[in-house]
Amino acid sequence: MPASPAAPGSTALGEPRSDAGRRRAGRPVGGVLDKAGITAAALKLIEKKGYDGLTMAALARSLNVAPSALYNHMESKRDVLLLVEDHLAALVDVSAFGAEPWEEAVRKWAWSYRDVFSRHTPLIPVIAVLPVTDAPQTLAMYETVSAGFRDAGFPEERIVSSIVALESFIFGSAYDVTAPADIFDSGSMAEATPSFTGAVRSLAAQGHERPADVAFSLGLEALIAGLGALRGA
Amino acid sequence: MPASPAAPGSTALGEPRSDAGRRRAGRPVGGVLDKAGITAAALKLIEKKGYDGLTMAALARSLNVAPSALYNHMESKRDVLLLVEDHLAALVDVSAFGAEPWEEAVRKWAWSYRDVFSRHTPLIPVIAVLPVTDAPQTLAMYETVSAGFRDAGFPEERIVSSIVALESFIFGSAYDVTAPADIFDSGSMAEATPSFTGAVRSLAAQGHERPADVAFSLGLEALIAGLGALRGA
DNA sequence: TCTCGTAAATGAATGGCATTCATTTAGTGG
DNA sequence: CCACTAAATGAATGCCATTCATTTACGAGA
Repeated sequence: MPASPAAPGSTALGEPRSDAGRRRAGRPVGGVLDKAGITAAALKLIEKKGYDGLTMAALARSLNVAPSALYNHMESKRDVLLLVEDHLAALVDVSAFGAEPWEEAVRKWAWSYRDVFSRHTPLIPVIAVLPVTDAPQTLAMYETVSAGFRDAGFPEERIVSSIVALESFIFGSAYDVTAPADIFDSGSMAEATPSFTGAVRSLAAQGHERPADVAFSLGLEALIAGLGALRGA
Repeated sequence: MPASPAAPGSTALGEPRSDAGRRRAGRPVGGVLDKAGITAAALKLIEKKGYDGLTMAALARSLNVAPSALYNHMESKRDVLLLVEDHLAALVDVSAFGAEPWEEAVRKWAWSYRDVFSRHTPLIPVIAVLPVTDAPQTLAMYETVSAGFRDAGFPEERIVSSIVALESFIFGSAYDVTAPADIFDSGSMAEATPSFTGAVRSLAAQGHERPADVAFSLGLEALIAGLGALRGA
């Protein structure tokens, strides 16, 4: 474990090569550029500037290092995204599996999963195609969830498909959270689309603060009920 | 229903024909650079080179035009993607609404929707945040589907949320189709994740040709059953 | 104590990208 | 025939990820 948490301040790299006198500075400061350090810097950058601000140059700058230095530790920017993804996977709440009934455990897991990634939707295309081998925390999440399904009485050959179905719904719903409020405004086509326009108005009249939550709850409860019926079959 | 199958494809697309002496002089060739022409060229490019090959430069080249010329017709590359998205929306099969029972109509719509966009996953982040105003064919799809839900007895204020829930599942599942076969290979962590590894093996032993279809079917049937129960409530 | 191998950092390319802009072109309506 | 305007041009601009030859500094072995 090389990484001490922060301890970055002292270094001030970027020494000119000549001037051999004060060589204190250029040395490999323990662990700022290891995976934990890169992940932490990337997360801080994302938080402050969003995913558009997450460039290799900006990441390097936040680590007081030249952009090319990052490539001694990562093969590509995708690796940085993987690191971030795996970090986030550890934030998903799986604690209810083994402690509460299956339905409630799935419910808590799904809401938590959606909430975490709704703030990181640019990662979704990455996750969806990500071999779990490269993401230990993500794999750990799957293990806990799988065990929960098995213990709830799911036939083994249906467990993965059920989880995938839930995950697909969760990823799609994460996008939904970020959609603008007026996404369903049919504008000038309103008269040409009476059923849809009416349905949109009728939903709006309900005055929900977060319409995305209504759809998510509706779909999630349907999935829990439908998938739950597979137990013991 | 405005959902006519194809766009007004009247204009001959940007075939590489004008190679004759008129290198100079961008005379306004009638309609090659209108929305239909741009859409057709973009689709052809995507088909041949994938979304990585869809650059403004390549698109312009396939239309025998300078890249900057595109900006007389579109504000940004995003507009090109919107055009493509809306074209694809017209390919989604909504014909069963009004002709078959609600369950079967939803089933056909959902499979078709997923199949179309599983070949165009880079559009998903665009669609998910796309105001429908800018996409008439997409809006037409929503109108048909909404009418189908209304006629099936759904309370008006639940229609949009139900569609959104289904769509979220569809988008997530579209990614799933593109995932590599070995995505769940837990590699060196296999012994540390017995439940998950066992579940993966057990699914693999079933020998499904398209595992993504199993998960999609499972989730879709659960959603149809769960959402269907809202009718008349 | 010296020397050398190596891991890690440097900065200067490279090539690709979307987008902008001043300018030019060619049809069209008066 | 002229003026207006829509549309095309190509030469920037600025940003980006990534590569590479070179340099630096530490530590292991002599």
